[in-house]
Amino acid sequence: MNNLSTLTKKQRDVLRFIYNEIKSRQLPPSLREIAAHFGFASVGSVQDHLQALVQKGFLKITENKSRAIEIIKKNIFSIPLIGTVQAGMPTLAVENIDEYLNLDDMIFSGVDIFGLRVKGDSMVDAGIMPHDLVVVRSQSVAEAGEIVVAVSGEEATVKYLKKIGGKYYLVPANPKYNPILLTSEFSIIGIVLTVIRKLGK
Amino acid sequence: MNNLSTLTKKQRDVLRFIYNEIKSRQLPPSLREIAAHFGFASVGSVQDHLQALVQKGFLKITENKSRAIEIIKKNIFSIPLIGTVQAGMPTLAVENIDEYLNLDDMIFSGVDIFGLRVKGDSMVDAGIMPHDLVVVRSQSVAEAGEIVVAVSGEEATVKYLKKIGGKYYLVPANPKYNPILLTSEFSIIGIVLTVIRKLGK
DNA sequence: TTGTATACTGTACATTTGTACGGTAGTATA
DNA sequence: TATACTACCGTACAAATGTACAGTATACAA
Repeated sequence: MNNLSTLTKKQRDVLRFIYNEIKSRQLPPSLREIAAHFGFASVGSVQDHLQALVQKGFLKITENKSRAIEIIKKNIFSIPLIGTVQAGMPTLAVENIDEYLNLDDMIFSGVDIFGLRVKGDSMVDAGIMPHDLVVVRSQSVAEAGEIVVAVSGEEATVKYLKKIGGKYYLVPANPKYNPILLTSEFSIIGIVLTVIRKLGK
Repeated sequence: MNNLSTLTKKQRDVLRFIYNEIKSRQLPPSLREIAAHFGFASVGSVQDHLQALVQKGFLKITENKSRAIEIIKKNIFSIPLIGTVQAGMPTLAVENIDEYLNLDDMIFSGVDIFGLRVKGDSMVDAGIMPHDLVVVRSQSVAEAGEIVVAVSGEEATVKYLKKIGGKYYLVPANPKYNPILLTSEFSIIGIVLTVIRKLGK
């Protein structure tokens, strides 16, 4: 699967510029606008970069149409939405993606973001209900107090990370369940940034 | 404040087409593409419509730039975000808007959508926490079981609508609070479609 | 060494596109 | 009746834009 690392720095800059223009002005740039932004004296330079970006699968350009530069989001921009929290993380990234959730900000920040469908009621007291969608930022460390996604084997769960008596625990926000001591068999894969729930028709 | 009713049907159609093109293809249409879509034999027809849409405040067009048609969203597309639920609805729509929340879908459906910042803990058991953002569809009727926004005087609250013994009640999802009989002093102004909570930095 | 990718300059040309006119017709409003 | 707005057609032109081709230079891998 494509990712930004196959691009040179310059190509990434050009892609970022195109992306920003589309986002902020709702209007893809013309070749000469791109050239002007980077200080190129020639449109040929832009042509080269665009050709590379097309070839590497990041752009689609329609012939003979002004500004018809399309960013192929699947390869870079989208947040893979995993079916349920149960899905084991190691396999998630590649196969279990069944939907795409677009969060257009924080894209070129370099961080990895993904969505997760919550299963189970272990976090209801924190307002995270079954079937809610949580947006998760991938990171292997977290601070006490944050809501984290932790994986053990094939199982992933959403819990509070808390420090009790010098030790770290995964704490459910539901008195029905007990805190779990954070051992080496768990790995924290990210923290919850946003909770989204759809109710209406 | 502008709204779609100041437009003729044709102008609305043109605006909708432009909007859809931008949304679906990320590329505003050229004049001739618009003409082709509507079967106009002349670009002059398109010029007339665009001129009207600009004059009425729905579009902004940059001169001498291809496809530089910008939709002025404030006037049509955005969801006004009200500061807190406490704000009385009658005044909300005009003055108390302090932010705009973009939900790009369901725009031309004609329904009115707005965002509301939740204050208070009366719905925590339904996973709606203080400071959550709820997206509300304006409607004056609702069905039992739905989460509604009800206004009484200057006060607005989010509650379950339930039918108990033939009568309707506004029911908090928190045992700390009691159900409220739905009398004529309340009016239901909408139902909650989505709950959004931002956690991460 | 040869080939290939990157990263540019420069020029010429065809197409796309926006713009500026002028004209016709229907309808609603003053 | 006059005026204005809507809703089209048609034409001509200049500017914006995409495209094609040729060239230079560097770095890196086969």
